[in-house]
Amino acid sequence: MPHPHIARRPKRADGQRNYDAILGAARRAFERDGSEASLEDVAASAGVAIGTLYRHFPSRASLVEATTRDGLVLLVTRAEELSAGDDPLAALTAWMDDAVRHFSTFRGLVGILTQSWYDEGTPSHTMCDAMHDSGAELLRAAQAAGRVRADLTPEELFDLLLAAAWLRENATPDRDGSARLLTHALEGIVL
Amino acid sequence: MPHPHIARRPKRADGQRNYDAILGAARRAFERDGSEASLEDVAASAGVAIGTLYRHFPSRASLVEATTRDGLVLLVTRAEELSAGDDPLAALTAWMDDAVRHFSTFRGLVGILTQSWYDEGTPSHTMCDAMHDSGAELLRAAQAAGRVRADLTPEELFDLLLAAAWLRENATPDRDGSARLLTHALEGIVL
DNA sequence: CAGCTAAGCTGAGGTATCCTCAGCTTGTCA
DNA sequence: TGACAAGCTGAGGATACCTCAGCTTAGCTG
Repeated sequence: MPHPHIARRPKRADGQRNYDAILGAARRAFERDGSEASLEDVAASAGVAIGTLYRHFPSRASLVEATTRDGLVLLVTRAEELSAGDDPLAALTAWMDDAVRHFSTFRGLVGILTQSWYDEGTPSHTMCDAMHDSGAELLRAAQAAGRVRADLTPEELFDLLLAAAWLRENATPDRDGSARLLTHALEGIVL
Repeated sequence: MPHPHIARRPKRADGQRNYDAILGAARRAFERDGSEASLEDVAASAGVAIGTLYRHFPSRASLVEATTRDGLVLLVTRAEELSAGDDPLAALTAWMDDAVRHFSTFRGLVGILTQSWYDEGTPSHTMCDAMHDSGAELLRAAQAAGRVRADLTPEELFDLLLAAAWLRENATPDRDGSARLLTHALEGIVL
């Protein structure tokens, strides 16, 4: 199995400069055009030749993932903070909220993260895994406190997370149904 | 406002033949490669020049929508059938199930239908609207029977539908969480 | 059945984006 | 200061998009 490429900060000073410039340009481009933004544009905005972009990020997915890595880390630490509180259900829902927001920072992100999710050996699979564990832990706590039905699996929780993020990503700003979706899943619809 | 193009069956016999051949080829291609399948491939499979494809379907969306129009119509009639039964809640959930299946017949479909949804004046906006009404009617009936919380709006129901379809579309066949998502939204998670 | 005409078809070609790689430039370290 | 590997460049082949000028033909009309 060829080792999956994980973009890491290069050693030489000029390499780092370019790496950062590309990442910045990519963030701006993705936020504007979604994850399908032109990579040649990104390279140009970063003031770098297209080959340099591909040197640092051999695939579109690796670039997308690099732009969101910080956010994933943040979610892990956030989970730790939240689990220190004394209301496990509130902690869980607050975290889900943050996660949904992060997973929908630009169009197309959820789809890519979902792939990383399922496909072992994707650039940010490890990171996703860590985040998965954080969420699962919050869920376990809420279940232990008897606040959440015991038969809910982490997978089901994450499906809910992904679905809500997709909804948010595809909504017009004024018409974001993700919060409602979460509420309904939590409280139920049937009387 | 330029009138939105609605692909309709052309008049001449050769035109109809080609229209149908393209539609068939497109169905096969979309099912295999998702909604981003190469239109040049589609044209080739249909035994037709690329210009002919564009003559009949001026945009990718119009082709995608044409391939699924029948299904949408089916959903409308299905709603009528179901509403004849005597269990409004069962009718609603059965219909949601069908709708989710239809909306996820190939990768990328939900996204396109969601656009048609929001953007007035899209090829199949009218059809979507009809379907929307069918679903809303089923919902109203279930609410009237006191089986569904009265504050649930049709929009929220459709968000749930879209989200579930997206989940199904993006899952590996063995890992389809859409049914669970629906169940959870219906029954709730919190104890 | 011949002739006309508009509906319909064709496919070359301009544009955009992807991604690679051979060769050049430059940071770093001794 | 010299050597060399890390890094950069950008031309170019491949693919797909979409258009449009010119050709073909279905179907009508007398």
